[in-house]
Amino acid sequence: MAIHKKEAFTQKEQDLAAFAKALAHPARIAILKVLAQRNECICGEIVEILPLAQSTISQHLKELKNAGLINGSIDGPRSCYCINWKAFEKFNQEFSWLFTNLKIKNQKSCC
Amino acid sequence: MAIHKKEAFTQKEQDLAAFAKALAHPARIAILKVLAQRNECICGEIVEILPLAQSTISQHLKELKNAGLINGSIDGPRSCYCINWKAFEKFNQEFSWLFTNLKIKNQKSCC
DNA sequence: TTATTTAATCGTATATTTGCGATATAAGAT
DNA sequence: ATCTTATATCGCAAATATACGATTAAATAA
Repeated sequence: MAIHKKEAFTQKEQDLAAFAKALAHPARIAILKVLAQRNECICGEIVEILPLAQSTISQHLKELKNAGLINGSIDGPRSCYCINWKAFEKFNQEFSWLFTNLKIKNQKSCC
Repeated sequence: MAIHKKEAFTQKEQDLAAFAKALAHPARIAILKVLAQRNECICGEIVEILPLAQSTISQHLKELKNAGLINGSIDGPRSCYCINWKAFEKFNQEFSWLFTNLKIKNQKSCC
C-alpha cells in the first residue's frame, strides 16, 4: 500500500477508527465480555476459555490495552486485567455522536 | 497467521467485529460523514473531497457496502451512495448492548 | 459510430494483522 | 539457589488490508 494516509484525516476520525479497530476482532470482543462478567481476570483464565494460544491472547490483551480499553496490573507472577469503563464511556459517546448526530439532517436512506 | 479462528466465536461476536472493522479506517469514517451531510453522494464527489485515488475510494465504498452500512445504486454512468440508517441503528444497539449491558454488574475498574 | 465520462475491477507493491511455538522474564515456592 | 508458574516477547509464516495506476465496462454525448 506504500503509505498509510491516516494523517490526512482529522484526529477525531483517527481516534474513532482506532477504537473501532480494537473491537474489530471477535476474539477481542469475547475477551471484553469475559472481563466484564468477571470484573477482573488474569490472562490464564482467558486462555482457558478462548480457543487461542497463550501468546495470541497476550497479544490481543496488549492491543486492547494500547487502545486504552482495558487496564492491566502486575500481580505477582500474574497479570490482572479489567475493563477501563471510563474509556468505554468516552468512545460510546463518540459513537453516538457518529450514529445520531450525523443523522439529524437526513432521516432516510436514498438509494 | 495460518488460519483465522473466527468460526470459534459466536455469530454476535463476529457480526459486531465485522461492523467495527468497517469503521476501522479514518477514510471510511470520513466517507460516512460526507454521505451523512449530503444525504446522497456519487463516488466522484467523495474523490474530490478526500485525498485518495478514485480506485481507493471505490474500494472503501465497496467495503462499507459489503458491511451493509451504505446502499449504492447505479445512476447512469454514476453510482449513487447513501447511508443505510437502518443497519446503523441496528449496530448502534449492538454496541449499546456491549457498552451498557455488560456494565450492569460491575461498575468500576479494578486494576 | 465514436468519443467522453464515471466508476468498478485488475494487478501489483507494501504494510499490517493474526496466529503459534519457542524463548525470556519475573515472581513465588521448595 | 533451583524449580515452578504465569505472562510477555521474539521470530516466523500466512492472510488481509491499503493504496495506486492501468484497464475495463457501461451509459451518455457528439
